[in-house]
Amino acid sequence: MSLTHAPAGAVRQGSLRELNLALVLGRIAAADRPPSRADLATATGLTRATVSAVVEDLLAGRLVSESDPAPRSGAGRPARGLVLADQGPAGLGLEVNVDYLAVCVVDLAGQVRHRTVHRADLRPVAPADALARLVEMAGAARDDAARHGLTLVGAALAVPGLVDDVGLVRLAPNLGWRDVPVPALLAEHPPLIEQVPGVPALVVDNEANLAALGELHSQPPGPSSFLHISGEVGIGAGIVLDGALFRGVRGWSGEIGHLPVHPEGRPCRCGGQGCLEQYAGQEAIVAAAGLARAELPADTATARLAELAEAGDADALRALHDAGTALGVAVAGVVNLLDLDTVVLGGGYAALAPWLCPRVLAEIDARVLTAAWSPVTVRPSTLGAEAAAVGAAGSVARRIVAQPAGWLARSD
Amino acid sequence: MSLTHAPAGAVRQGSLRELNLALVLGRIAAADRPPSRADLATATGLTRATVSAVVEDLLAGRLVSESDPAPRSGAGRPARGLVLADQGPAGLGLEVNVDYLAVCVVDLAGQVRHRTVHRADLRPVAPADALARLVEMAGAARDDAARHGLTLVGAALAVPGLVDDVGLVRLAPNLGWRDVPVPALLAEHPPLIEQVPGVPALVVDNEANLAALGELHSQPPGPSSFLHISGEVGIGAGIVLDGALFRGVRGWSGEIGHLPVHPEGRPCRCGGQGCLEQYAGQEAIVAAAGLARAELPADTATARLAELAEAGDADALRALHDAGTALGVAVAGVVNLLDLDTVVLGGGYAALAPWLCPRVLAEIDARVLTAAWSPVTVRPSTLGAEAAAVGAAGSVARRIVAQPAGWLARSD
DNA sequence: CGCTATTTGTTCAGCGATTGAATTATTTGC
DNA sequence: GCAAATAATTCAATCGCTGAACAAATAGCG
Repeated sequence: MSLTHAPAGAVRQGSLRELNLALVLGRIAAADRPPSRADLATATGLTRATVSAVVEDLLAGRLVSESDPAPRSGAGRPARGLVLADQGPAGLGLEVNVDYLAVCVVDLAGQVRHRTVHRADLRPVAPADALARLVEMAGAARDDAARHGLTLVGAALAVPGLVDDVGLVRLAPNLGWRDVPVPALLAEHPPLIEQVPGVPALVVDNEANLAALGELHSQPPGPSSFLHISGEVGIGAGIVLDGALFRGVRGWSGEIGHLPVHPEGRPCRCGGQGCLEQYAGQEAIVAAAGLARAELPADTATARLAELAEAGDADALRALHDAGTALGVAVAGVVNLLDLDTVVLGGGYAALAPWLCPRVLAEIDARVLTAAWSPVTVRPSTLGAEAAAVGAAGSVARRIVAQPAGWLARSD
Repeated sequence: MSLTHAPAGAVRQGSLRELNLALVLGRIAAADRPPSRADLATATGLTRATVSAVVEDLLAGRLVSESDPAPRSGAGRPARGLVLADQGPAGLGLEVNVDYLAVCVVDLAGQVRHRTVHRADLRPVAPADALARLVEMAGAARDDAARHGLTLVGAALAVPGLVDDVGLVRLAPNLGWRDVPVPALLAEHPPLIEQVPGVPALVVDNEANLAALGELHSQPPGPSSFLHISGEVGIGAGIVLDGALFRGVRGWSGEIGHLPVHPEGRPCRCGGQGCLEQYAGQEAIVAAAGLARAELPADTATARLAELAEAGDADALRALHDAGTALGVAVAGVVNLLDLDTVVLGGGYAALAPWLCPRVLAEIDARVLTAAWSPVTVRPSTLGAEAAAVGAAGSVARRIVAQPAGWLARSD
């Protein structure tokens, strides 16, 4: 599911237009102020004649619209600014997590146009029932989106587990799912989206991966390569390299929670020993801080920890210190291996970042050979708790921007 | 320095031909037997007319030649097979390592057409002098190549250290180099290569990276994503993802030697503690096996170890067992993180693979969550000791195959 | 030996997309 | 009110792919 638009096969006459449509639309999306056709011509290297023709196609397909004349200095005919349309195709994002369901709609510009969160403990709920509730929420989202002139062209579902390349959820340990055929279960409900060539109707992916994508496309634009760590009960990482999510050979990359930080340490449920999850996972931190797991609903554990740390509770501070150190050891290894310069702490870690970041940075400084030449940034995620749902919806919307030809062929 | 050929900027009329030249030439290079024009048409999806036109360009530019009619069954006009030319452009590979200098020439088909190795301890030699010797060897290689009808169109130099994006060797600890401006030093010698648009005259890169590229393009073709580990005094890794080398944000990826395997263990010269290098580096293994470093030239240490292990020496076997375990812990972490299914042991590890591989595999099986569904392969490198030089030369030759337009524009 | 079926490769008119120059449109500054 | 400047469009020319027809070369078969 890469978002790069390299022509894999033959380059025919028509591919030329497809590529230039994507090129121009991508520029409009990336610009920080509405560009004119002339701006686009100089930015892309195409001639103004070609840009005009391409833009005409985009306008006809309602992917972009002309904004009011941008304030400009100097003489000459005023430019007409081009912006991504606030009506037209949009992406549907879905998320099933341990303690909530989330649905959102993101438009071409990356704006969240609809968001619904339903808090509940999903562990006792059968997968089919959880998905049925999600579909119900999505139906309401679709209707709301339609009222704003938005058409859903694809959906992406985030789950906290390992997902097959056909959407089979192999294992979501903290949710209690195993071998759940999500596409088949969703196919039993009436379709919510309008099929568009080149856009898959449904993508199922790991929650950490999609949260990383959300971070990638958040405003203001950050770096194009980074490590995004989702610290929930398990610890997952999304690896973004050169603006594209790296999924690994089978799509199971990012299992940072099982990086060994004490090879002869505590046994882990993965079968190994001393995995990071045993020292920096949510349950490990809560236990180390002396909080009884039973008295805390899953979704308030990190909030409670943050409260205690804020108040100066010694146990909580020590627990966070130790967790941050373990996390730092693992992250330092990753940075050494991949040479990334940005690490984003997301999920449950975002709220704990004030106490974790310094420890992570300290371990990086001590262990990363190249940190002396160029420093590594460690910061909390900018998106909220439902980052994965936003990232999921955004990944669909992004696909339209990256491959507008499919939508244009459809809406003619 | 990616080898993918995505049109980054504007797609003009001519880009179309450039892309199809690359597409067809790439097919010819990847085919296991000389394909006909008709084969290429069906394989690429282009029409036979287009393929004929493209092939005509390639023939005129001497990038491919027609082979004797390929043996074929059935009726019909016999096909004319197309093969990569054994004359024409070629890549120059250079390597400076701790105990040898190497030079080689690789043609379009990936064949090593020339190879020279000069064994010497390079640590006491000044960088400028080492490079001067290398240039001398390269001159002879150029002359030899010219006698075979080969033209050197670019050079790549492998060094065991961190390299800047402009070719400055920031730090090569085991060689004793620091801030060596390689391109400037080489520019003082008469040029050996013929400039071709789109092909950099000189690329300086990490030895582990280039060795991984050599492995990627070795025959028979292996997987397109793998981890290649060069176990010398330091331990470097080349990460190949989807057929492209991953270099990281600044080109310093692959420092697997400083992955922490015992976070509170032995201090490392990188400033950290318990780095892999301290447990599985060449010096660590030699010391653990009870061999005095002084009595062994650097280049015979692994050979001696292999001898001892072969003979059943208990100390050597234990040292290799422990090193393999440490390596396995680190590799398991990488596999968890990146979801790779192949690990190649290269450099000094290649000779020790019979003893290391089982331990590495055991740790992977114990620690990698997904190993149960699809196994991970651990095998020694197929290339010899000078893999980096071959990979370097091959990377230049590959660039011509990936972007033939530059060469064609030149040789008209 | 000659005919047909079959496959390969080339030729050529047609067409889509980009190009570059000329033209039109619209505003600022004098 | 006019010249300069910038934006956008129009249009003939050109480049490269397409599809179909055609030429080339061989095996099989009677």
